[in-house]
Amino acid sequence: MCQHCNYGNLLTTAGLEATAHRLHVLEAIGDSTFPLSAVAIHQSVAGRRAINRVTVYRILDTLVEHGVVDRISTGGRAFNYGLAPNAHHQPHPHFYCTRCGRMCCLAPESLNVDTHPLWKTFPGRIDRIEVRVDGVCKNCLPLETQSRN
Amino acid sequence: MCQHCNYGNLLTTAGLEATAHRLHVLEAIGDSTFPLSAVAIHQSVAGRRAINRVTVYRILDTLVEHGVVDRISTGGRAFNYGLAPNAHHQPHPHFYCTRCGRMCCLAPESLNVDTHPLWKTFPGRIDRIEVRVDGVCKNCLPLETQSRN
DNA sequence: GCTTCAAATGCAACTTTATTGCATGACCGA
DNA sequence: TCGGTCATGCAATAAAGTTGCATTTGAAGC
Repeated sequence: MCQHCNYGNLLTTAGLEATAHRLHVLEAIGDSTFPLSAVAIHQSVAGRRAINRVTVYRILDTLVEHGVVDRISTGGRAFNYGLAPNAHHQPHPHFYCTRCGRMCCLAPESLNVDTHPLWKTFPGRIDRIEVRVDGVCKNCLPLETQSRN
Repeated sequence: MCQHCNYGNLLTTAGLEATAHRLHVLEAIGDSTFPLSAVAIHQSVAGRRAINRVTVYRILDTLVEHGVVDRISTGGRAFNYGLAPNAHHQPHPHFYCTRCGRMCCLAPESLNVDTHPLWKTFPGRIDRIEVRVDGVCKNCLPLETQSRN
């Protein structure tokens, strides 16, 4: 739950019309402590008010394009979505459990990434850096050990 | 082109039968200086000898499972594949151009990632860390600037 | 050299996730 | 009140990967 972000402001600051659907999508993402899949976002928003899943995809695309939301790769085929770094949120790595498919946020300082050499040497334009840790979460570890025996 | 890797050895060391198709897939990946999509791998191998695209996917799955090849997320929906870190290859970040879709390898030292804090604190199991830089490559930058004007 | 068997491969079909095309609705400004 | 633009709904489509089943291939044993 982010209590610092005013989602309406985030939208208008990004030059976007703050429609009800958009607000609900942003709230679903912002109120979650971990990135969500498009399906989970759709389920969350649809629980409050009917919305077409195509609309969810369109809204997510728009929010990503305008830098309000980050589209995060998982080890699978679906993307997850989280609030993009802003004044209240630092960029941070994510952990993706290859067993249960859940993704969580890692503290920024848990993986120190020094990007200075890259900025000095890279001839193109850098837009964002995604750091993802794949493994097995602590909930799945016991099951993982079990299934190997 | 990696001249240090004996692909047949890589396969047998991983406990896999070194079939002709698997060798060709591994050669396609190992001979490339950048990660390849499944389609590109299929095209490369099919240029030498007919192979079904389902077989390419199956071989890639097997190679990933056995730690011979890395499945790398792109910003898009397709995965790219590169040799997994081994005695001759350090783990390294990748750059993905959001304009042309090409991915290239970055020098390990261009992005220093300090994972010590994570290893100390993370309660689950860490299998791999993927670092991807998204942006616009130097070839696309002029076009990108043009299309904005 | 033949037989057997298990794994690899081919093929058609399917699934998952996301996207597109077109129509309609909603809202705002004149 | 009307017109226009953007947002949204719906059906259909596309891209990428997976599954089920049959066949092929290659190695081992006799």
